[in-house]
This record gives sequence, structure tokens and C-alpha cells, in this order.
Amino acid sequence: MTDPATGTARQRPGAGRPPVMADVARLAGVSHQTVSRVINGQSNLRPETRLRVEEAIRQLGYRPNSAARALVTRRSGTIGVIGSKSGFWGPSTVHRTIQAAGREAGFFVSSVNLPDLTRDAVSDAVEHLRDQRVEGIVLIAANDEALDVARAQEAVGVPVVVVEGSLYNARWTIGVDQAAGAGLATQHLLDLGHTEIVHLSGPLQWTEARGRLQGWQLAMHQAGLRPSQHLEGDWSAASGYRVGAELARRDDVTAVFAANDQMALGVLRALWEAGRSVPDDVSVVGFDDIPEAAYLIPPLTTVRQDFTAVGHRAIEILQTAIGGPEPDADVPERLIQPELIVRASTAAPRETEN
Amino acid sequence: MTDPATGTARQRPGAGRPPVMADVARLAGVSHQTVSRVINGQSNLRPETRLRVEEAIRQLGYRPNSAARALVTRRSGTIGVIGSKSGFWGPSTVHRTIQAAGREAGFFVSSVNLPDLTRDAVSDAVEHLRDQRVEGIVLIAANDEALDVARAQEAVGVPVVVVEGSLYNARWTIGVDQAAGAGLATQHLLDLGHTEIVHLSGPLQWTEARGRLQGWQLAMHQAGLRPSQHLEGDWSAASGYRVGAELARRDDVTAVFAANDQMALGVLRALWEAGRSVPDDVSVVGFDDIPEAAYLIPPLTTVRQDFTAVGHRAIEILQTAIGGPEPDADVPERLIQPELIVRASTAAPRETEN
DNA sequence: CTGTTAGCGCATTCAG
DNA sequence: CTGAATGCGCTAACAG
Repeated sequence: MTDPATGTARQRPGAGRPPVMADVARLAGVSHQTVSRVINGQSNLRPETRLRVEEAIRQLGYRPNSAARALVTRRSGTIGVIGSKSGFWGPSTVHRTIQAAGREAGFFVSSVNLPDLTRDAVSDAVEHLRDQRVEGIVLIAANDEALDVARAQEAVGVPVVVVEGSLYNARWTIGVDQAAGAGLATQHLLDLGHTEIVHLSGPLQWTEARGRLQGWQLAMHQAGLRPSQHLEGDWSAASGYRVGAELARRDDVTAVFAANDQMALGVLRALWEAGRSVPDDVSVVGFDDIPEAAYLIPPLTTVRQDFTAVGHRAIEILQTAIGGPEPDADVPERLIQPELIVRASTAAPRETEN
Repeated sequence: MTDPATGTARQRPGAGRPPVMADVARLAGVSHQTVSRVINGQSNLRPETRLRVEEAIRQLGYRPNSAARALVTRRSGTIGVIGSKSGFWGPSTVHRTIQAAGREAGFFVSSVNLPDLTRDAVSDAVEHLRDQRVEGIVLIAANDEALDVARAQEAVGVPVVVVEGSLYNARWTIGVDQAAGAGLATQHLLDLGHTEIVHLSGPLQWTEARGRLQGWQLAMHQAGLRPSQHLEGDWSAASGYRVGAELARRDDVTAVFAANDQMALGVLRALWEAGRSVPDDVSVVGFDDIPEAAYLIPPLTTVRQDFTAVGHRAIEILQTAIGGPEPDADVPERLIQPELIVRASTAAPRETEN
């Protein structure tokens, strides 16, 4: 009655298009405002009225239009996640976890996967996300270029949580303590009696790769040893294989610490092909603890990262970043501690050399 | 001038909030309508006017508000993707590809990852997505329950493209020809001279698992052999290992066809532990061709699926599903052909047994 | 406790 | 070729 179909031929409920708030109001015999109150869970409503409205809502199968709501509230209820298209295990696991956690927290989650995390690509992705008026962004697997973009965005007002990036260059961060993990791995090898421990790193544009490299170096130094030049892979089993083939020719090397499990897998294979036994001739340690790690030949000693925790914390942080008016106090560094998983790919070196 | 700030204290451009179309219009000295035309690339505009507007847009850093646009056009520009939280390689690869392809096609992509693809969970996810007024949904790794939901949605009007699900039960589908792939694998083993070929399947709620099972059965029958009872795993290396350990005790088995590479990996490990040589004693074939397959011990013969193609096709199909008013003609079954990759884990059986 | 009145920022008629 | 109205569906003040 109150809505006299002003000319655009408002259809009766039950016709083609989805019901709107006015339809519910009409059916319940209240104003559309009251419907709004019910939907937003306001307290000042006569229980009976609420019930009538709720019944009408159910009957019509009404669902609020989030675009309309976003328009007026200026809040989209959406967060964005930027990740890499490449399927490395860690980042993609984190990506999934974040998506799930974001939804659990009541957000819509808009994802964008980039072929490469170059400055321009990340920048575009952020624009894309801002066009949707996302309330916050989670940026995964950041390299330095991506971090620049993150910083720039902070200035513009969209909070960006950086996951697994350098934990010093962004305001809101969360990640695993890579250096500590590498330290665990290296120390394990050291404890076993190894002194010639080679590190096969990831690409050094990746902050994780650098963190693991540094952890290894530090542990070596603390043991009074001079770390040899590290070798650099690209995270793939193929690169691990290539490097492993080289290492197989060197007699001095008794242990390899690979920066991820895939590369370790490649090393295992190369060593096997060269007839060098793991762990009798060479010990191998990986990083990540992929589900297959326990079933490699031999079962791989590695460093486990709790990606689920990372994902959940990322969302928690994003929520405080969105909600709070910047405590401006010290941003606690959010670091999750990894764990060493000892399996059968490591053992004491065959002959001690001192 | 034309916008007399009716009381809500419209702020000057450059103040806190993002510029709106009216700001651009004012700066360019045109009506906001003209700005709209420029943005939507209409043709009937004096070049000079267009330029002035474009300049103003750039100067202000204006970006259209997608919520407002969605409200009036009733099109969100968003598609939804429903996947599983579990990180199986195939589905998660497809998920990433779809996200990327969706964005390339100009959509916003809203993702939801479910712990389990139960009917209720999928149903919720669809609701969630419909609340955003997504224009279409891609559902990945469907089992039968999920397919029911998909069908139900079709009725309500949101097109749902089912990826890797049963290709007969949904209107819009795309996937790899699982049975053909399994046939390739089985035939390869048959050609090598194997007759006792065991199949380690995935969980049979998964349509992929059923497809591969059927492909294996068919190939066996066509070779005049009676396939033995298949064994069922859960896609994990752990389950492959368990089954492999059993198989290692059986002398009659000379070949194993595992429904994915992870399970094959577990089988490899179990066989190795039991001192049975691959491929000399037992041949093993996987499915998926994960990046590590070539670096296992020994390198794994497997079936490669082109997941990138699947992702792109999924988006293409979704676009026609959204755009076209249902040709209602025969829905061509969209099947992508897999490819056999022969590596070192397969060979002729040691002794022929006929 | 509930209804009325205004817009949110944009696209879509329709006039000029 | 351009501008002036109108309303998308909803929430946010205000009135009652």
C-alpha cells in the first residue's frame, strides 16, 4: 500500500526477480524499516513483530542485497587476498586457509592470483580489489616489490596484511619464523656431527628464502664454522635435482639443507641416482613438511610450518587492522614458531673428520 | 553548482573520502551523466569532452563504485568459485587457474573453500555467493551431493559450471576424461605384458575416482581380462603406503595403477621398503603428473591432465552460460583428453605367465 | 517500539 | 552530442 508502484511496474512478489525488502514489509504488514531492523538484529522490536517479519522473510526466501547495503554503509563486507598463481605448497596452502578463515569471520573473500608478484601486477591487483571497496587485503608470499606496494597502500587507507613476507617492512605482518626454522634444521645436522653442511636456498627475491639462508648462516657461525657459499634453486624438484647431481660429485659434503621439501626431493633423487646413500653418505633436510615428506625414500627430515595457524592469524590481524583506529603503538611482530620433524633422511656422518 | 550539497555536508574533492562521479563532473565542467558515458565507453561524445573528463578522472584518481553500479545494473561483475579446503593437487591447481582466468575475463572472483563438500556446506556456500549476486558459479571437485545442489541452483537461475564432476548430471560441465586417462594407463601396462593389474582408487564418492575406476575396468575387460577387486585409498600418500605394504606381500601382482600420484608415491615407498624393485618386480603408474613425478624414485609413469585448460574452459563455459539464453540444444560434453607420460616406473613383467 | 524522509553513487530513460 | 530527472535496495537519522 505504501509503495504505489511508481511506474517501473514493480512486480508482485513471486514474479521473476528476487524479493526485496519492500516485499517482505508488505507481506508482514510493517514498514521496510522494521524489516531492516530485524535483519540487522536490533533489540528494540516487539517480539511479535519480529516473528511476523521473520516468517515473511522465510516465506519469500528473501536475502538482503549486499550491493545496496554496501552502497549505503560504505562497507563491502569483503576482503581481498592476493596470491601467486604458481602452486607452491606453502603459499597455496596459506591461501586456502585464509579464504576459509575469512569466510568464517563473516567476510566475502575476493581472490586474485597473479602469475608473478611484480610491482605492477600487485599494484593492479590492489586496484582491482579497491574497486570492490574491500575492507582489507591479505598479501601472500611477498617479495620486496610487493612489499613496496603494500606500504603504498597503507598510506591510502586500505589495511594490508603481509603474510610470509619480510616482517620488518610492513605494518601488519604474520609469518613463520623462517630463520628459526633454518636454525633448527642446521643445528640438528650440527648435533649429528656434520660440519660441511650445504644450503640449497630458494630464489633470494623471496623473503622466505632469505630468512632460511640467514638462519643457516647464523647457526653455522654460532657453531664456529664458516658456511660455504650457498647454492640457489627455484623451489622446484627439478632445481633440487640439478644441484643434487653436482653435490653428488663432491666428497666433502655430508649434509644438505634444502629450503623446501620439493628441492629436497630432487636432491634425494639425484643422490640415489649417483649411488650415494641417504642418510649414510649424505644427510638431507627439507622445509615445509609437505604431506608426502614422510613417504619419500627415505622419509624426509624437515621443518614443519603451521600454515593453518598462519591463515587464521592473518585474518585476526586483518580484523584488528580494519577495526582499530591504529593503536600506533609498537606493532608486535607476529611470528609463528616452526618445528623440526626428524625422520630417516638424517644421520651422523659416516666418519668424523676432526 | 548543480549539486547544492543538500545538507549531508558533501565534502570537497580531496577531502577524506574517495572521489565520486559528481566530483569528476564538476572538475570537468560537465554533468555526471557525461562522466558515466565516458566510463562506459559510449561512442556519442565529442572527443574534446571525453578528453576533459578523462583528464579529470586521472587527476582525481577516480574509480567507479562497483556497489553502486551493481545496484542499478543488477549485475555484480562477480563470479563465485567453490572449492575444497583440502589441498589436493588437481583441484587446487584448477581453483587457481579458474581464479586467474576469471579475473582475466574481467570478473571479480569470490572464492569459498569448504572443509568438506557436503550437501549443506555447498548449499551454504551457494547462498553466500548468491548474497553477493554473483553472476555465475564454478563448482570444483564435485561429488554427488554437490551435484544435487548444482542442479537445484540451475532452477533458481544462477548458472553453475561443474568442474571435474560427473559430466552427466549437470547442465554445464568441464573436465578431463578420467576414464580415457585410466584407459591409457591400463593399456600401457597391458601392452607391456602385465595381466595382474591392481587398481588403487580414490574415494568413490569422488566422481574422478569412479571415472578412473571405470576406465581401468573397461580396459581390462577389453583385453579379455577380469579385473580383480580394486583397493580404495583416500588420495593420500599415507593410504598409498598402506595399500602398497599389502601388495608387497602378494607375488601375483606385477603392476599397480594408482588413481593419483600421491598414492603412487606411497606405493613406491612401501615397495621399496619391502625390497621389491620398481619397475623390475612391480610396475607403478600414477595419475596427475604432479611436478615432482619426474623426480620420484624411480621417475613415475603417469597420466597428465591439463588443468590450465580446464580452468580456462570453465570460465568460457560460464560466460556462455551467463550470456546465452539457454540454447536448450544438446549440451556438448566438454571433455579434455589426458596424456600418458611414460617414465621409469613401468616395464615388462619379469616373467611372462602364460 | 515503529514509520517517514533522505540519500548512498551510479545508469537509464527521456528531453533538449 | 549533452543535461535533467528517476530509482536500484538499503540504512540512517529523525519523528511520532
